[in-house]
Amino acid sequence: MTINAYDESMPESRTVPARFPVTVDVVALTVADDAMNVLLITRLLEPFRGRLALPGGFVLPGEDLITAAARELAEETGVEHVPGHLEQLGSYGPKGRDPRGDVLTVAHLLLAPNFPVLSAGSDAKHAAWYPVHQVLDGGLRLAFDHERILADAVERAKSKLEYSPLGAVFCDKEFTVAQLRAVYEAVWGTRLDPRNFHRKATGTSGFLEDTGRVTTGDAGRPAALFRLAPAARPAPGQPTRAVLNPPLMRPPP
Amino acid sequence: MTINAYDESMPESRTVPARFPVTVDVVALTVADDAMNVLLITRLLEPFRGRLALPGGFVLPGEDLITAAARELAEETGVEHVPGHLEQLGSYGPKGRDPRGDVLTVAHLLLAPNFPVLSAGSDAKHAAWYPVHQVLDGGLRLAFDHERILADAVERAKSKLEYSPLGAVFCDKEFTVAQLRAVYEAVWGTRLDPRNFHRKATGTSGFLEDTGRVTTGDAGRPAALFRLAPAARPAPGQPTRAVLNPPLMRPPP
DNA sequence: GCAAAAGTGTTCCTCATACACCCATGC
DNA sequence: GCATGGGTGTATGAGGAACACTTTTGC
Repeated sequence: MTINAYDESMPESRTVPARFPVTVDVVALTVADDAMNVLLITRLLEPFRGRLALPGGFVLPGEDLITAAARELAEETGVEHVPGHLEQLGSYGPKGRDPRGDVLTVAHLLLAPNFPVLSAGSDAKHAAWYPVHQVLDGGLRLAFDHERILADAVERAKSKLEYSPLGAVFCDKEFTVAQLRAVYEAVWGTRLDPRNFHRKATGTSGFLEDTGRVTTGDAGRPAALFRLAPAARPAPGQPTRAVLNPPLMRPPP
Repeated sequence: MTINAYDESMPESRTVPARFPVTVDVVALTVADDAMNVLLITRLLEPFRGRLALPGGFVLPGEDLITAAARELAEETGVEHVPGHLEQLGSYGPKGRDPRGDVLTVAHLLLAPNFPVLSAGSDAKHAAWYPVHQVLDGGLRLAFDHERILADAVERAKSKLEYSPLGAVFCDKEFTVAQLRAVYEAVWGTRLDPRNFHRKATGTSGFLEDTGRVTTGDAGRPAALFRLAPAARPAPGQPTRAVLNPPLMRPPP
């Protein structure tokens, strides 16, 4: 553990600066059953014992925030590598969000395809996917201020789809235009014209890359399979470039 | 000071969680002399003694982040109230950004009209405005990772102008369309057609409100004075609504 | 053949761009 | 008058919205 020298030399103040426990929380979003889902764990200890909460935990000394978020996600879901796009969402606190005292949390946003989580029972915490609307509209209450963090995360996800290629990170490695459209419809809660969406998605240079393969076995004409173009692939934890120019507009409610 | 109970009861871990000093930094941006300027202080103590740095300081127990940012801004510049729009930018660290140890900082972004800062000499720190390009393009080096934070803040400011009414917070209470346009030109580093900008700005409902008064004394025809419409006025610290729909597009470089 | 989904073409309309032109002041 | 900046009108073109139509599969 790194020893800080603040207790001896204080440049900004004459008193010793306060120290706070710092946690990272991860809002993992995916699209399943035509709806946005969020990964939640069941708390087994106080406070908020029995309540659902976002996965997360304390930052360790000598650790970066994004690293801590990836580590906590791995520990609580069993995934070995970050399965999608992980970025920082924002910080909350430290005042008044934990009954035990001042705790600062740095929330992160993970956009990923529907990945299987650790089976319940193999660990102290049950992790599972829940439809987002059950939390934000239904009466499902979360621990701490996690409902507010989730609401902010959902709003961020919605706006990200407009100007960044991140809609594709909800899909598998290879996907059809219809599957990609289903993601946008689920996240925005609207219907999009299949024909216009197809033209916009395939016509945006640097967004989709044709694999040459097609689907088979489904009803109707086979669909071409695409993957995210290399230029649009998000670097881990780093800012996403806006390749959708002009943006894919979200229709007004 | 609030006493945390983590040392006795540890729900997420068997060891005592690490505690970190947490600072808030403020990237105060304004437009002056047709360029974006940033408020910097001169460090009088180690580390980085003599270097320029963003204003900021330690979060106090029982304090919120946005409150701490406003307090530090007030302490280091002498302004009594927040002179513009203040929002959270993002968190950095805690690893490897302070030679003395792990310090987490939560950076904030202030967009404000050019306000006078505390005169040097009356306080331990000199605060003054510096052109942003002197830091990002010129060789002016900042303390800690403040150059990176400034770069992120500038990028955020640029994109904010596209879809939010925040360009107006760089202006005074009442301003002309030409003054507003000068803000956009300074932030984006481009020239905008005065006629088309005028139509777009005045034609966007819920953005500008005509005061009925006009300028006088300048060369040319008097210009109408506007203020930011109530619907577009940003709530302190809270998300800004996108009233510019479709957005004011930033022309390609 | 028929249903279903993929994909293309076409029309209409909004809006960004470019720029000609007029308006109201200082000098 | 003339220069200067404020503000309006208008033609052009790119692109979004809506939808008719063709293509290719499963049954």
